[in-house]
Amino acid sequence: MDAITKDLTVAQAEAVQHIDGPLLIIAGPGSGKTRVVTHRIAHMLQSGIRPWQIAALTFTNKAADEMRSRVDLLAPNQPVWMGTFHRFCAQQLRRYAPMVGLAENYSIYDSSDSKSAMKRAIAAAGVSTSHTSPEQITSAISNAKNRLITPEIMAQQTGRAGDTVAAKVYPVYQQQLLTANAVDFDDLLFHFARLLRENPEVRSNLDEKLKYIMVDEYQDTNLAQYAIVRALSVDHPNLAVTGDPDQSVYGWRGADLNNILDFEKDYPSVKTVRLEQNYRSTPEILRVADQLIRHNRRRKQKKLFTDNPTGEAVTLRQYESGYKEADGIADEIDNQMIAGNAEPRDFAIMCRMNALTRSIEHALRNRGIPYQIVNGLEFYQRKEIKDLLAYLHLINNPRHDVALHRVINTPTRGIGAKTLERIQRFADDHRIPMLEATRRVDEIDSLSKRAKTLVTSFVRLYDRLAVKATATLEDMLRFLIEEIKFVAYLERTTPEQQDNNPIANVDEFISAAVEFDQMHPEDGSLEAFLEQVALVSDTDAFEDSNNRVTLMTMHAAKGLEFPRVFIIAVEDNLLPHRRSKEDETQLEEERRLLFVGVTRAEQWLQISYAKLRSFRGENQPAIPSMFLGELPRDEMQVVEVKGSRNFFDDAYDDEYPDSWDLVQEPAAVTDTGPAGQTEVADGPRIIPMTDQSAIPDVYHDDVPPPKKKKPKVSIQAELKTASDLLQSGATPLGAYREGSTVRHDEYGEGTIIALTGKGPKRTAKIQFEETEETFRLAFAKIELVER
DNA sequence: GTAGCCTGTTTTTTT
DNA sequence: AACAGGCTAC
Repeated sequence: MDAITKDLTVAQAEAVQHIDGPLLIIAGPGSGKTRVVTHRIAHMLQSGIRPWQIAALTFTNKAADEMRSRVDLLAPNQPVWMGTFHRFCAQQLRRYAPMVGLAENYSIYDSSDSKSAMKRAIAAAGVSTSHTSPEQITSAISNAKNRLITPEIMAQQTGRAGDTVAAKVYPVYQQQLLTANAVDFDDLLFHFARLLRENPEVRSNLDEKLKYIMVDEYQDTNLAQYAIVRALSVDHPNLAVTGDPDQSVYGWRGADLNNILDFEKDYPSVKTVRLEQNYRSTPEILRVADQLIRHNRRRKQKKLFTDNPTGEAVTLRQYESGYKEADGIADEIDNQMIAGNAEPRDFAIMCRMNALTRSIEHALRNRGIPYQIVNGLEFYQRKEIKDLLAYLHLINNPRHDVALHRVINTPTRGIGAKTLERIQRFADDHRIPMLEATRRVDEIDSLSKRAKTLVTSFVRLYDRLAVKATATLEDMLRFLIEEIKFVAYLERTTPEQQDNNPIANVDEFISAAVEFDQMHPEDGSLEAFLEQVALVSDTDAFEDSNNRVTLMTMHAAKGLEFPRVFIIAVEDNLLPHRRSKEDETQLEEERRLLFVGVTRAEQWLQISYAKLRSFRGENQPAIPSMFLGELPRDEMQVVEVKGSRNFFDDAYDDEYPDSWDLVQEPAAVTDTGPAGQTEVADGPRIIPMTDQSAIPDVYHDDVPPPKKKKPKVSIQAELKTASDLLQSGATPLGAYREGSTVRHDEYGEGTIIALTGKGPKRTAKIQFEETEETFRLAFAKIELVER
């Protein structure tokens, strides 16, 4: 036992000490997987393996950064390659670009670049999109690439009608990418996998160089990634993969669970280590996770257990509406912080889709609770930033057609759609990039004299900019902004809204460039900068150094952990998502997604759903998710809004009716009982939670529901908003004055020494005997002591 | 050719 | 609600 293995469990040490030969680590949530991986790298280095012989592949930059910093603690400054699959491929492709038909300075299209390229490819291919959509075509082509299917093969395959159209667009799109010297995200994997397959000497060289390959989240690999990893582990099959089939949530991106399930078949000599003990969560949380995931059929049974001390019961809470949910959660966070044992960074709020963070965001902002959204509006997706990036892209790669399209008339310089169309035609006819076509503008007869002049002056501008290609990013950017009068352009085109400030964003962008310059002082770093920007996601922007509440999707939350977690909007059509309900496989993936969410929590967890949810602008009745019926409700704290039905009563038999109209009029149910109730065909027997002995509370949907009563809420169900408290609170806030004496259950008597803020934000600084504390009056558990 | 208005649509998840 | 694409008035 040495320093590196001494704090490990037997199973963990077993994995860490395995160096040569294939290794499969099946690691449940919170089982110390990252610890094992990082310790293993340190152990390998200690055993004399050279750092450059090791490559560790992850799916996100954040995971790679985390790994890097933890390895650094054990073995500082070792040049072990750690990074994402996409970055790995991008770097390798730089070296071998010509072998796949690219130049070394190729560009990486982000999704919006691909989208516009795809639109043009669809137009150029001349296919009818009446029975399909650009999205479907994009997705079909993406799937093909993930499965290593070339345009030629796809054309031979007989598939669905939509795929036939996609098969026609695919070669055109691919040709356009090559002309533009560009790749999309899928191409990074696709090109590299083909490169390895078609060039045995390249493959064996890399296999020889990278003797030890590690793959994190192996359950999320698709066929292209699988092919890459396998190709690099032929002569030196020292492939170590970690993963958890129960956490596979990227099937929609082509991830193939068989890669991990069949790993033992691929490598019969594999050593398999199972890490099942959970060190993260309370038994209560783990139990919820376990009960839930048991409902998946296609799964290897696995026991999840922990020795962690007992904690609080997991809460399952119903809200009247999405807004109430947001308010309730914000209040709960406030309360838990005031109670003194939590701070903003302890909380995460997770949801199925980004759009759901909006109301939460609002509620948190109202209360002045600091928060960060992982994957909100992506910085590099903002218009003004994309504009500048497009110029940089075009400077780096003059063949970047998408960039040229964006840039040629931004700021507006009189080159309109017609002109552009004619240039495009010329470019297509001659199979040359757009910029090349603009240089030969004199040959384009259809253009007016005026148009030719304008285009020529754009070309001159471009040439002035291109001179700066080797300058520092900062110089280049400042020169560019000045040259195109970008600030003036933004000023005259930005409406009077305060919300987004494009000029500030431009400044922030310059700062990012300056920072990059400092980190890459040597060569012209433009290409590296653009690659970096293309391959970072905002998931990576998550900073745990900030003391903020984190809002994120469950996808983005994978690999993270938080002391206190809220999972919101666990409702039918949201989770499971509408589009995932058709087949069992997708449904199980949705269940795994919730499983991932649940297992992020360390000490405290609330799962919630609402009766009403606003979606695309309007309020719609929401139906609780079927997954909620799969949780161990009798071990949880279940809080429902009074007057609502109890979905999880014994009568609830796993299958919910197709038309669950019942819930759509929640106000219909009163606590007076059976008024207006009739039977609903096929509906489950519904019993209000407040009175389980009542006559089944069902009614016919064409009987007008009883007039809405002010919904009464059981005491524990009541989630007071600040204004509720202000209106109904025992002590009016105005009664608190500086100098007032108050009593607090925990701190005893104290004196108010300062008062600030208004309404719900009214805050008092109170000097107690022992300490000085600051409370929001609306929430604080204090009472005024009359003197 | 451009700006601004209007209308119809909406992949959820991410490298 | 947010946005892209189309249309109209300048």
